[in-house]
Amino acid sequence: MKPEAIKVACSNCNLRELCMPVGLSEQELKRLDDLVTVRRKVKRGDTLFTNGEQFTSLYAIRTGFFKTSLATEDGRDQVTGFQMAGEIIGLDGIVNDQHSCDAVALEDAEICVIPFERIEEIAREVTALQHHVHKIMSREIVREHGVMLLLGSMRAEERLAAFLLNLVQRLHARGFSKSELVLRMTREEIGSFLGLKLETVSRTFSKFADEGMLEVKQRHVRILNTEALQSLVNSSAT
Amino acid sequence: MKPEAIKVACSNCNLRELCMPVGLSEQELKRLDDLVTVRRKVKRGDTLFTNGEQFTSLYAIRTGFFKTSLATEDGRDQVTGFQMAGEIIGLDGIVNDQHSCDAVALEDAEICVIPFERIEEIAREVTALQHHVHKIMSREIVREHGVMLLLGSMRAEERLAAFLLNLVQRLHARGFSKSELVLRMTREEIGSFLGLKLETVSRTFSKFADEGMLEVKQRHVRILNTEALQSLVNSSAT
DNA sequence: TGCAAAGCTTGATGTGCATCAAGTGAGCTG
DNA sequence: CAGCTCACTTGATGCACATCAAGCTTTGCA
Repeated sequence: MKPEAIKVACSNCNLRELCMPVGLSEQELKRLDDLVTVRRKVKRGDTLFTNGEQFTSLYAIRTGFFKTSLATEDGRDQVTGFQMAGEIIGLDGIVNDQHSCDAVALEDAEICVIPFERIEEIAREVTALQHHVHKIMSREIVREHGVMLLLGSMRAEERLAAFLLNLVQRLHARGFSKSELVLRMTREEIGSFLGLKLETVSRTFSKFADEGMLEVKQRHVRILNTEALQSLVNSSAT
Repeated sequence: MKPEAIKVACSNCNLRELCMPVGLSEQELKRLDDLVTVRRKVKRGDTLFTNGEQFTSLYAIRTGFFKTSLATEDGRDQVTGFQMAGEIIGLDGIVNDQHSCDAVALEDAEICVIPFERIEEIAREVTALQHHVHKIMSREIVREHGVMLLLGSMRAEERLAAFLLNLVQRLHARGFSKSELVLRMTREEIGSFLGLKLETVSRTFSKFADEGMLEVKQRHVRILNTEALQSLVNSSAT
């Protein structure tokens, strides 16, 4: 692992407003630069951390795409989320000082390693960072509430529609198209996340395409009718 | 609302080790006592907070039992969790300064109001509290991962078994029986939490009773065979 | 470049849970 | 304590999604 030539610094990172607090003073910004010591590259298919591994750091995704998943001894496997640039992963490890899920890169990625001890140290001095950490964790809790709603009360079409809308919305916030996206995960991984089998995911894609709501070519998806997808999500039968 | 006669103080609360950090110095303990200013009673059926309401405080449950649930305009309703004495609720409100779910008392309850600003203030000085807050939030994230696994990959029997085992385990940690419990929620609320209909919950209770694993009399449940329940949870077909 | 493996699609069939429906028991209230 | 309501149980039926299976496409490696 070669040392990075470019200086690792949050203050001039173009993703800063996604993963770090905004509106800091010059001085506070400098403190923030002490947070990240190392950048790491993770190849597609490699794990960033695994269940049971000692927790030391949170990770900010600079480039690439991850999934987090929970595997049980008896062979169950649940994808708990997909994460993209600017998002923070590893929060699950704080409670027991060890990670409780696996994080796997779905494409070659680069991440910033943020030692959690350092976060706590600086958060004591920079209240904006303290707020930020709390908000990030709360956001994750709220996100998971949404997933519980999806898994607990939606039908297959509604789940896939909600999933796609969530993805494009996040991609759009990163400057990508509102209507076109490339899926980084397999049908099986989508299915695992949505509580469906891969065949059902595939069929539902085909159905959406037949109805003119999507254009689907393997992992390339173009959304032709956002409103239709949206109204699917918002209109439960029960 | 009559003023409380007894002094509100974490330092001599018998639930402290459940909801507050342990191993504090005398001085730190005193700082903690500034956290809680008010206790509040909540009658059965009343809400502690509701979706959209301004967030100001976290709440520590002293007595009683709550559910948190997410309702959407289109009539979906998902119970996201059940909370008992010693547990903290309201974490969902931090990210947007307003609550994003409803908290309803399922039996008469008493809660400690902990202004979040005060938590942040004291956490900057008392690192044990800072750690504690982070761990509580992380624990909630991990708990929700478990629920996602349940909703995404378990069958009805597995879900109910996991639910019951989780409940008794938490009750046991509070000094109650390992094998006997009184459900504070309806079949419908259990169903909502588990992603099942109330009829399915009822049938599954009956099935467990027929098989000699449980004794069920309305909301009184006695677990006769913990191992059988456990092995149900641990043995997926797929 | 050619072959194997992985990922995806589509069809046929099966099943677990939802839905619809009716009846029972417990708890509350006038 | 009579009568109502709410929670629960149980049965009959239906459907959404899982499962099983076969063939196709893309990717990656020798």
